[in-house]
Amino acid sequence: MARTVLDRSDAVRALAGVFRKRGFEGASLSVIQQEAGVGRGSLYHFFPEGKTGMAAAVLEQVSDWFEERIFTPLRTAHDATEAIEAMSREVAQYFISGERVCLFAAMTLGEERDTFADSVRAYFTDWVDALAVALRTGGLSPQEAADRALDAVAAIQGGLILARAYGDDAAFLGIVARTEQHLLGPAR
Amino acid sequence: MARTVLDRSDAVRALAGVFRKRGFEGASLSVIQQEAGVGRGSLYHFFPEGKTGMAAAVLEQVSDWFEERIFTPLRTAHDATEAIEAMSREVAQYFISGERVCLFAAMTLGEERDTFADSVRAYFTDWVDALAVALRTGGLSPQEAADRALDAVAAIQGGLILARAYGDDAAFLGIVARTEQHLLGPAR
DNA sequence: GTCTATAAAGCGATAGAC
DNA sequence: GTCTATCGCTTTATAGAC
Repeated sequence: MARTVLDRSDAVRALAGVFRKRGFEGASLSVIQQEAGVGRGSLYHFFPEGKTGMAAAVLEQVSDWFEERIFTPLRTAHDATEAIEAMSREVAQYFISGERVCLFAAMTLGEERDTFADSVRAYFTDWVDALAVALRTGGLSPQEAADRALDAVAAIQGGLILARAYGDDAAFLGIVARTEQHLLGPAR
Repeated sequence: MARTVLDRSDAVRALAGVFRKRGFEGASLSVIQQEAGVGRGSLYHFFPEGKTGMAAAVLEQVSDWFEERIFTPLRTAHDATEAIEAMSREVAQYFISGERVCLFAAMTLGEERDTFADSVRAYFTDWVDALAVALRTGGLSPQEAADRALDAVAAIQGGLILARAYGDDAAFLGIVARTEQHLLGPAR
């Protein structure tokens, strides 16, 4: 009988995959046990708050990833164009290799909506605000930067829905590419 | 004891509200019974296929609504500008008065993804294609029309996610307005 | 067409051995 | 830190009276 000893971050990584694939309510403890290869005992040892704690840990890990790879680079960029191109690249790769699911967006539907409402709002405002900072660095007015940032995040999120609906990434990649062009386009 | 006799379309309407508010898996039979005011007996009388049949009926009703109010007008428009303005108006009103949820988009997440994959794909391709027809009528090239149509549907869907995340409609309405401007903008 | 009672299965969570 | 057995509850679905 195989018996593997994990640490918490291994468990979080495995959980993220299951939640993305099955959704929060679709990922039952039995399913998690099988697909993530983490037993009930370990799960409740690492996450005493139960399934809600598991979701919170996964969301926090996603949030940290975006903060490090997307938001901070956007906020601190000297070259706005380069930072925005990097965002497109990173985001496309991240979502395509992650079942085309944004877990924060998924949390705006379903039962645990209220539980995670604050962190969901923070994720999206952080993204939009960081992108707006980069656009202002690139010479756009505050209003134009805020509008384009909001539109871009919406386009990416909507693109993910279409990617799942169509069962392929072509439409999503086209949307990301044109969104980048729109972000980098001349001020009006 | 109040006892109300309904027909099937009354039940479908009531179900749609519950599914939008609680999600498919969040809407348990007990919840549906209470919030929709339709008893278990009636539910299984109208929908012998059970909960899956209830969801299918709701999706079909939504699909019919879009076909009549959005897709057909776009396809048959003589004045493309007018048809696109009408789409913006109708769509904004529809989603704001419907918990900011697109049930077809919701079906791209969760357990019953596969069950409704075909009708979900059809909904989005019908929308994108109908919008592209209107844009070609308005003088755009087929490629430009297809791209703008796809971007617009993605923007609206992403806008709904942001509306739910922010808990208000301002961002969504801004996105819809700017999407309309982009659709009506000059050919490049 | 609607009601209530109930069956069978699955759920999240816990206890206690190892 | 991991395991298994089990509790108590809810789930979808059905049966049968009205």
